[in-house]
Amino acid sequence: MSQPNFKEVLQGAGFKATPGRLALLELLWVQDKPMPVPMIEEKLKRVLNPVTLYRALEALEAADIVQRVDLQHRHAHYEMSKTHHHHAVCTSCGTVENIHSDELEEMIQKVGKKVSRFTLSAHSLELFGSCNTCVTAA
Amino acid sequence: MSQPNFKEVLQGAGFKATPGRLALLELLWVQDKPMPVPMIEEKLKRVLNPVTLYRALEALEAADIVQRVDLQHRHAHYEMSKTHHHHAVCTSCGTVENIHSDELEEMIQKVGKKVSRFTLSAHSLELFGSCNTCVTAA
DNA sequence: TTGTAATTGCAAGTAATTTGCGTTTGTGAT
DNA sequence: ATCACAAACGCAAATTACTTGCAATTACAA
Repeated sequence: MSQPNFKEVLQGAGFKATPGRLALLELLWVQDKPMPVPMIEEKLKRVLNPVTLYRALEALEAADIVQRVDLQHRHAHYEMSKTHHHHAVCTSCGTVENIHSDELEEMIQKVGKKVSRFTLSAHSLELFGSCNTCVTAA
Repeated sequence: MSQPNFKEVLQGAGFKATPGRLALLELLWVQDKPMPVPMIEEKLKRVLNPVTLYRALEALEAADIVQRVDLQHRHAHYEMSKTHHHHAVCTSCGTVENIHSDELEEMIQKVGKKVSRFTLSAHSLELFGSCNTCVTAA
């Protein structure tokens, strides 16, 4: 997928296309992995103050332009909302691989339907383990 | 399953059976759902100071007596370590249902094996949606 | 009963995130 | 172009969740 026009994305959702927000979307796009908020903060400190960053993430998440991801760290991660997928996280170095499986998605929907008195609208699946590099190093 | 002898559980893992820890295990046992730390804190404030609670949770998690669960809230949740399972969380009222499916577990293992250069050791799956009560109320 | 390491609680500290508020800026209307 | 106004901004301060240092206490094995 080629890089979207972020100005249009923002305006289409009723937001102003400010330099900070454009830089944020650009950053999340090129990263293509969930990024911890403090890292985003560090990378964007020239264009966006932390408070504004938090407010932007909140607004953009509500508009489903970005997504919050919980990777069992002390801080939240965010990534662009693209096609639905999951993550394989190395618990020693923190590296993340995006993963996807249609079979798995079907199974999750099926399990969700079996839960009584419950309407499934979203789910999160994170795999935790060790990447090759860390296993070898240990 | 009937309530275990928590004193034995603690001592068996090399811990002292202190009143605070016994109360903590008792509470998590009867709750049978992931509990947010601040709520545990509130319920146990008579027997366990917050600092001690955090230290107890850390120690008991390392010994796999309790488990930390991330439910996309600002705070961690903990539950007793019993048979592996997942959760269906109502995003409006926070109610949690425990869920389990062998088929699903197999599928997750299978997907995990397909991730290159990665050894799967754990995973978390949370379903988010609305419980009947909240759908009706809305 | 007693020694000792495990556990505790207070006081203080830190990291992530939020709120209040006055100022600036993007954008649609003139 | 420029104006008007809500959206977005940034500073300062507050809050929440959680951690650390250390001296006092306590469970429990000997």
